[in-house]
Amino acid sequence: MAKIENDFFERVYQVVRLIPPGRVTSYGAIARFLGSAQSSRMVGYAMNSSHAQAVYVPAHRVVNRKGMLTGKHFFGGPNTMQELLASEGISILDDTITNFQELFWDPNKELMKGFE
DNA sequence: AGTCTGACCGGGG
DNA sequence: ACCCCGGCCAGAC
Repeated sequence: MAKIENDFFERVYQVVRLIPPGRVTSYGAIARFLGSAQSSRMVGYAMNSSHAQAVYVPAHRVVNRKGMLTGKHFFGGPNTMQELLASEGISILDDTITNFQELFWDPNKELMKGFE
């Protein structure tokens, strides 16, 4: 039987949970960290099922490479995602994170840095 | 079991 | 700098 850690979706969730509040990352960055740089679409698809997870997944901290809140419509309300990010001190303009580059949290850098 | 789709990305026009 | 198109992977019908 497949281990939970081996499931692609579950690995995505684990990475997303590691994103510090007030920081964001992109689907592609997570996909690359998992070894499938070309599976960025799967990361977004995994977020679609993130609501069903027992452990909370801060999916609002994941945006596309442009810093746009492409998945905002998949949250409870039309502006739920933006409000969640705003509550963490992130400023958004026109569904796009203004200082995206500064707040960008790259798992390939942050996690590998502390990796033994 | 085959087909389609998707909260994307990168490159080319 | 903007828009469009192909690719890639796993789940849903």
